[in-house]
Amino acid sequence: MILEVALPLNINRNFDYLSDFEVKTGCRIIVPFNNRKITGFVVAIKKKSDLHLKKIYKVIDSEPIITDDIISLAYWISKYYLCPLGSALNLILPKNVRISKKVTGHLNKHIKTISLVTLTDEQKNATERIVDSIKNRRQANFLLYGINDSGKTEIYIKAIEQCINQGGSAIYLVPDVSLTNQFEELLYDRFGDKLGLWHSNLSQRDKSIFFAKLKLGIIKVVLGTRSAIFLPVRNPNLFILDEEDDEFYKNIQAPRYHARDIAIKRAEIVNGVVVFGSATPSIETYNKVKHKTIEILKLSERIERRPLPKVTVINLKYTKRFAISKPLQFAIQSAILNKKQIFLFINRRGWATSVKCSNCEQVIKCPKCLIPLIAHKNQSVLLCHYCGYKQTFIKNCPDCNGSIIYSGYGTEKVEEIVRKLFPNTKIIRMDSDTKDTHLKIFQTMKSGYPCILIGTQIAAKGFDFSNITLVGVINANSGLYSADFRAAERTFSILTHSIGRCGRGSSESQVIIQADEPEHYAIKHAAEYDYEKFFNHELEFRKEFLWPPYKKLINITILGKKEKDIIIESESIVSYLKDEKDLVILGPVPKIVPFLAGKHRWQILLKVNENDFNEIALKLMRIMEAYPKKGVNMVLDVDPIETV
DNA sequence: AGCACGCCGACT
DNA sequence: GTCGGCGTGCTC
Repeated sequence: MILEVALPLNINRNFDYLSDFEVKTGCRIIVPFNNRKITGFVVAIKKKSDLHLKKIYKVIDSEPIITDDIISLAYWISKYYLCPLGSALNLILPKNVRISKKVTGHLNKHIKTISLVTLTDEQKNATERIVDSIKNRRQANFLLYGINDSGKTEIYIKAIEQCINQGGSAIYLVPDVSLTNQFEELLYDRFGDKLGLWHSNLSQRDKSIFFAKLKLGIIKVVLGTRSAIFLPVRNPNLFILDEEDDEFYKNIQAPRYHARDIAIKRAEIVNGVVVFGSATPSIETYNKVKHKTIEILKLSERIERRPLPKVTVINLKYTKRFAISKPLQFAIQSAILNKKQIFLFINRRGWATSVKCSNCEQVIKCPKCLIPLIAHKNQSVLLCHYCGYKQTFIKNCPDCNGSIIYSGYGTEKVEEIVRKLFPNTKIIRMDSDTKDTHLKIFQTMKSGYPCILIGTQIAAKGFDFSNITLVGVINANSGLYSADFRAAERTFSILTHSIGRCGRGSSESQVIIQADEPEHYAIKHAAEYDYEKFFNHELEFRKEFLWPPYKKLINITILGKKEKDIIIESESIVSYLKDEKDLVILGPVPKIVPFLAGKHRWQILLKVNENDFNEIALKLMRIMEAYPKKGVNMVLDVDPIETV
């Protein structure tokens, strides 16, 4: 028989082979290729082929390891994200995964079949809508739009139960590995051995056991990070993305897929149901709600009708010299007296976020990537947050010998200030520099011991500590100075998450937001708990400046050793594209990190009409074929998450 | 992606 | 003379 085989190579084409053995599509085989042996997937069985073909060496799987829906998904990924089919297939079956012969960890755990939680009317209605679609095998996309603590998880579980009862499988995604650990216990109680855990930190052995269980049909629910969306579960029928607006769902290496869009596509292929959950939906998703391609299910009540914390915004203009304004200081004091916990959110790690010469005003930058360095006092270094470059503290400017000024607040400096203000209180700092102690921090916070937690996004997302009654945001504007068009969306989301850290217990709670510019709509609407108003304002901005969802973005990066070469190359790419009507071309300009790992980096940002996407994509594919060429390479990012 | 083939510089 | 640099092209 003649087999069409997809190979995990950087070639955008399949190859045909002869086989003496019976093989099914979706199986892996080993084939000769250019004097090498490589493993490929059979994607089709053919009647004839023009060329004289080589014979395959070996069949690895007797039964298909990937299903047809995944093969069509791989074709779509390759076409949409402009990457070779081979690399799309690599996503689907990670390299070197062998399927274990033995299955371990079969514990026959007792499963709680009856939920003890009483659902609110809103929860009941949402559950009904989702379960109905699963029952009737009606393709549907839902947004479970609920404030923090509104009981989304219980609805996910009900949907999964329905899916399994019908002989289907569910994939449940969370943004990162630490969250899989948090949900694992909860889901294991309900689904026992039917639950499988999948993320990139699993060992080779864990992965092979996972695949063996999948193949035997033991696993019916997968809890995992973004790559789990591709897993070849049996009869996939339900795809859940919790915190759908989280940027971890976008793969930052090629193929640069977004798990949210993959979920929608895969559900479309298998006629399944998608459930997104968020308290702060992405603009893209909420826009789809407005255009009725996603049905919204609202959960507006908090569990046990806990009151929302009172939010106060303080203008930093009048308290400029203090990281902690007087009202925040008093609030901390009073919370400490009441033996409560306090969370202070600050967006930057390190001590001083600005290192500058007082004389010539130059900012001290990383010699490797030209990004401003951040001072870290604990390690006494100036650190580059992009590439990890380190150098010792300096007192004088390397160029003019003027004295260096260290300013701006990072977590370390806020910690220092708070320690001075509250010398007798337990103070904990949590950011990516304190990674090793996260579990300990978690336990302390869970115990309810009175303390002040100072942290970055890592602390602001996800954790549920009931004794926090005060949240302080050091400067809500800090994220808004970025040139990226998503700055406001990110700020609204992180503020809402920070606010959500308190008021989870029975006591009254409050939030104090300090801001340079308190009238900014992202801050104002976050403080008012008004997503709808924020969305409408943000949509106006996106419309006026032609950002998504009004235009699709494709980011082209041109990189190479000689800056002159990449400028010439960038300009020739622009000249290929400049006659396309309705195409907005921004650049070429140097990227915000203009030099990294020995290479200069420039970018061209395209704003494309939805309807023209296929045509432009085709044109870009043709341009791509010429790369890499003498010292210059070109990288494409469809729907980039960052545009600077 | 890899690997071969091929055409130019600098070296035991 | 040849060893090896990496530009170009091909792989069922």
